[in-house]
Amino acid sequence: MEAAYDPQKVESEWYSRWEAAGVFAPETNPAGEPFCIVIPPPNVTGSLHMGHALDLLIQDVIIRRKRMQGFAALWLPGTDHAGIATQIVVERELAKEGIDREEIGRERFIERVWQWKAKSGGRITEQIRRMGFSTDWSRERFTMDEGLSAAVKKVFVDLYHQDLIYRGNRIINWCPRDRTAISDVEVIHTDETGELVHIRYPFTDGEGGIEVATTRAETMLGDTGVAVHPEDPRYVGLIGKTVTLPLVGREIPIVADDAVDSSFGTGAVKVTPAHDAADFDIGARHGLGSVVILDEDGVINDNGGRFAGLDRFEAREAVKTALAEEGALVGVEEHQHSVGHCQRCNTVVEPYLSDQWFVRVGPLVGPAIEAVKSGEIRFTPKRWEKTYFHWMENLRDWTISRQIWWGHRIPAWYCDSCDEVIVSVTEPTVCACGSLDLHQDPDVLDTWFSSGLFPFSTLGWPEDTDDLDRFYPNSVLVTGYDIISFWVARMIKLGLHFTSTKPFTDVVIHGMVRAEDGAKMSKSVGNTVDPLEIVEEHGADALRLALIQAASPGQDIPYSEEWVDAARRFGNKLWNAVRFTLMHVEPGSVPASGGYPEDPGPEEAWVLSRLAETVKEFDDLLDAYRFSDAFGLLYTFAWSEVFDWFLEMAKAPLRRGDPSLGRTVGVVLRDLLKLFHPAIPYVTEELWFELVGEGFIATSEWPEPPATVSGVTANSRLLLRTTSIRSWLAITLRVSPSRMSSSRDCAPRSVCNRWKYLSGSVIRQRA
RNA sequence: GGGCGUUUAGCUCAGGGGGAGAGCGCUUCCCUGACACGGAAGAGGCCAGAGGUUCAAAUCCUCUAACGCCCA
Repeated sequence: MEAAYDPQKVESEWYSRWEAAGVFAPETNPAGEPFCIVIPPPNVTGSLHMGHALDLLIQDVIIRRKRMQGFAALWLPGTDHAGIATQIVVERELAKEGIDREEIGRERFIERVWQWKAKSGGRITEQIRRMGFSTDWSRERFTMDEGLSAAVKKVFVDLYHQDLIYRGNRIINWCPRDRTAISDVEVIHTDETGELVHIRYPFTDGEGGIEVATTRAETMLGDTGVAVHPEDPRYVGLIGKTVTLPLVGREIPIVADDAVDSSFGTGAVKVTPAHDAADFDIGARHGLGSVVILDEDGVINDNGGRFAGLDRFEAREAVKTALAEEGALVGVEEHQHSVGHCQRCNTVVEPYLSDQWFVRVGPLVGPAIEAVKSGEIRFTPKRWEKTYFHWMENLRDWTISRQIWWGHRIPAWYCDSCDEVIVSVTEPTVCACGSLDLHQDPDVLDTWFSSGLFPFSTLGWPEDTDDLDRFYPNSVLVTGYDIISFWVARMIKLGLHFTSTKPFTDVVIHGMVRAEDGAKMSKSVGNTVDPLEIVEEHGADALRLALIQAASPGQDIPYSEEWVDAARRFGNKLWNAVRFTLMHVEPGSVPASGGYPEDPGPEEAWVLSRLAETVKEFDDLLDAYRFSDAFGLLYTFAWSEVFDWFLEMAKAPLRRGDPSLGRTVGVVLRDLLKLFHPAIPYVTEELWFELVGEGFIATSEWPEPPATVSGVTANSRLLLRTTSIRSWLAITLRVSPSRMSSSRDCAPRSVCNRWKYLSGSVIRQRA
């Protein structure tokens, strides 16, 4: 063995050997109890970022340990088709060739997307391999696969016939750049300084007028009313009057509505039902009608009169100017407010009235809340349940249609001769009215609609497959808290509804990996850290150990290269501990399991008792998903007790040739490798190869050292030996024997420091 | 406005009723036969503040402050 550990050399070969040997498939433990994690599917256009690294690392640590514990452990990988993101990528490619997607048409465009996927869609899965993540690639799934698409169709059609999916003309979030509707959770709200524009709307029947305030002045072109609170003394007398809309000339009524907040602005609000969700509701209650003033690109349409053709932000300025000229502009004040942006392209989202498909979430929410309240599904840490409940209780219907081509096309057909809408898994050929002129809805479904089915669709649902039977419900779902609303909530709702059982038992929530200064990592800020670059530099094991030691339940982690460096040095330490061991035991001679001494000497008894205690504590912590604590404990045990004390204590006897002690050193090191393996699979597999020489540590048995000697007994026996050597050498120990034996668990520390001193320094001099 | 989180060693953070911890940094010594990617010895903290519960509070409760996140 080399004196220094080189991660690049060690990490180059093992993954392909694991994969070739099929060690990641549950068939490794055919008789084992099933244990299943389905990956929260990463975006196929994406590349691995620190958030993925942490999320998948936690899953890998869980699954690798379960595999070693004899479970039929399945970690099912896959990606989602990322409708909007992928479409943008391919459109950009086409643009380079001077092609517009409309030119080549839908079918050829989708062919191009598949071509792109075949060529570039594998990047993230390669990166997952490089990190050492032990997913079962033989079961890899993609949301656009045939099977998963069938599941999507069935879910849509069933929900439609259960009246849980409907088509409606509603206010949705519209991204003018992506030219599609998006759902509430895909809108990011940021606080911005804007303007509150005060406008006076004159009464139609004479003098005076009413003053309203708005942050989006251009929307006044679409106003169909003014609303005030019914009990607002300032306005009670005006209810029922009409005003004439400046610039437009439309006569619109003043109505009273409880939804109006009298304390905001002037207490009178302009009502634009086509461009504001609250206004839409007010408009509906008072029959105000709606006027859409924007087209799909966010440009004023013909309803905007002379402002037609202006972009919405240009129109905002133009409208203000025109109002000022007309004398209707009362004033403009600075105003802090929250502005919605498209999650993908950061464009300001426009509330927009349009025909879309929706999931009626109300009836699905109750069981989803109950499953968590009853403890059937458990969140770790528990406090995230509050977030989940709050989210669930305030849900609005889910907008699932997207005005793009790449995705699951909505299985709905419209008759050109009558009003019939046919929703069906198979393509209909004739309408009930006899007409053959049917056309399919051009829209596709939200990517999350298919991701939400991942826990069961990937296992074969709706077919009754063996995998579905064995591995559903899943055991654990691991995800960041930022994504609870995206998939945890939807997976639970859809899982309960369609499979009549919970999709998983444990939901493990982790934090975000942040930049070193604690700021959010973001591409636009340019403070992201590429995990693959870190892997190049320090090795996957180092990044993994650093992240898992920092992964305190549900807390954010500021990324620090120092931690990675410390983790890499631990790898070197482990490497050298094995190198030392191999100077005293034959390479490849350590048994794959067992081999604990029948009649341990004092040092052996002590280290074994500590090992047994550590394994117990370590297991308890991992069972509670306390990864940081678990690996912190193990790290300290390995370095401060095994390396610093036990190996030092063992040196002198080993030099004299103590075969039992040699075997025990090998066995203890072997168990340490096993315990560390879920976090640092590469170096432990390499060292296993040196020490044991056969099989894979990845499929070895999880250590169960015998608690044959109690810690107290072991300590006192060790103490006895120390004490006798002390008297032999007539050396005064600084620590009194009474204190050593009476203290709870720290006897080894004092004793071992002494022992190390005696065996290491003094005896060496005499020998 | 509502909810959640954070405040502990110089820095970054664990811990969570009875010993105040880790990594990095710092001081002194050591290239000793696993490892200088190392070893030994050490310095350094009224655990944000104020009340309370308790035999006992960094830890539980209440309030306050600062910072951050989520939702309206």
